[in-house]
Amino acid sequence: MDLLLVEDDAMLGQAVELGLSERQFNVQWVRTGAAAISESQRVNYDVVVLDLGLPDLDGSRVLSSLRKKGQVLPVLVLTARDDSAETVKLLDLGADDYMIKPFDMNELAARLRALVRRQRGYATPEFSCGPISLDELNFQVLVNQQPVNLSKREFELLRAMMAAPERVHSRDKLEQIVFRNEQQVESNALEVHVHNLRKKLGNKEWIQTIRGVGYRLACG
Amino acid sequence: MDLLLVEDDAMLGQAVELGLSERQFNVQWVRTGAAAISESQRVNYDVVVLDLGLPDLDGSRVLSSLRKKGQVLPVLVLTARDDSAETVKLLDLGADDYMIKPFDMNELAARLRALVRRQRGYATPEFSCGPISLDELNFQVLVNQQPVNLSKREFELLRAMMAAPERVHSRDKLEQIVFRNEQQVESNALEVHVHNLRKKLGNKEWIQTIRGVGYRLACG
DNA sequence: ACTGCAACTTAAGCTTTCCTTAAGTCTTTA
DNA sequence: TAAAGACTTAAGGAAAGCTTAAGTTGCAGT
Repeated sequence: MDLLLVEDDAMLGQAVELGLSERQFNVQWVRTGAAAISESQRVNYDVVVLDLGLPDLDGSRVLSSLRKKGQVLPVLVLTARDDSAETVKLLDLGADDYMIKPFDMNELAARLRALVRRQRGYATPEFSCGPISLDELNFQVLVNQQPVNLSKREFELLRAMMAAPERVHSRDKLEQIVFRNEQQVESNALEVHVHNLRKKLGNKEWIQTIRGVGYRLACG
Repeated sequence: MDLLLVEDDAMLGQAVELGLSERQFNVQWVRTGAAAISESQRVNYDVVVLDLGLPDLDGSRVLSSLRKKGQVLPVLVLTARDDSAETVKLLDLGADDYMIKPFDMNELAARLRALVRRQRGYATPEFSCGPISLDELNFQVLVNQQPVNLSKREFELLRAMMAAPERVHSRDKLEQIVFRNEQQVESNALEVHVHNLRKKLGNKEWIQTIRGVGYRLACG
């Protein structure tokens, strides 16, 4: 799987390159937006990881250049916690996914594989965890083959956790994901969504609470 | 592994430099906050050890300067026993770990390695000691492959001891770690936590009491 | 634009878990 | 064997999370 990594920070770049190589991605790493654009014209990549805050070009310029070729190349954006305005702009511009730094390498790899599979039009469920499977493309969740109707927030919550099951997802991170740029929520909205999600999934054990920290998805 | 040590005290600096060098870290030692900032821009370090109480800049200034580049460089703060307010501030600002002076060099090295591994997104860093393994990132403890549910205090206690097994941890130090900045405890809370921890681990021998001094973790 | 429905947020009260304290017991050491 | 230190247990209270319900928002269909 050919991947183009656009990252100016040496340390992070190295970490991502190594981490993804170990996970069977064929990584090409460039440091600048300009290089990304020319590189993407030279080779047909399966997917792009684009860090915001490049020195030469801003992310949206890079993204629209990538898109200009008429390509439907999936792009995942790496973003700092407080870059939400820029992130939203990029998603509007057609980025396919994003992750907030610092992130978990397994989760990044899972999401990238999902993007590529989606791109190739496979119908297979993209994430699964025990009896739960989540089809990102069709916005559908099955539990034991039975469809379950989730709202948007519930879906995003589950999706975030299914990208890395068995791991703890901090309240903080989940709030970032679920509420994106919307005004900071200082209430228990997250808890309410978790509650509703548990109810709809039909098994309260699957989403474990790590007191003072966050939640973990643990199924079978 | 490239490490930036920010320490103004000559004696302590020398000790840390030597201790970490012996343990395969490549140490660069600077004495001032200003030097730390410029040095971190010159070279890409894997991790930073930052002492509070620098003569020129306060720790939080240094830390936010380090972070400003959007770097996710892990930072461990060295702190005096009575600096808890400042310590909390730094952790809020994004420091990744801290240790109270005086500290044990093996433990410092263990924590630094864990930070770097975590940063690189490898399999989550684990401390292990005999049949006990502790996954710091996922707040999970296994004893003989079986998960054990610990409260936050119990977890911190075990974590502190597992960073340096077979070594005596003074009551004093453990209290600092477990109770952080919270109002000084003048009772036997530590003993109660140790007791509960022993019970949950299922083997009372693993945490040995060193009468008049503290505790030692000794497993297999 | 209006209406109705679904989803979302907020707030309040409830439940659970956890922490500290304190008192009594046991163990070690001088 | 007395004194000091450590252990055990239980109770009260605090913190975190859960649940429910009401009010608001936003969207779809008319």
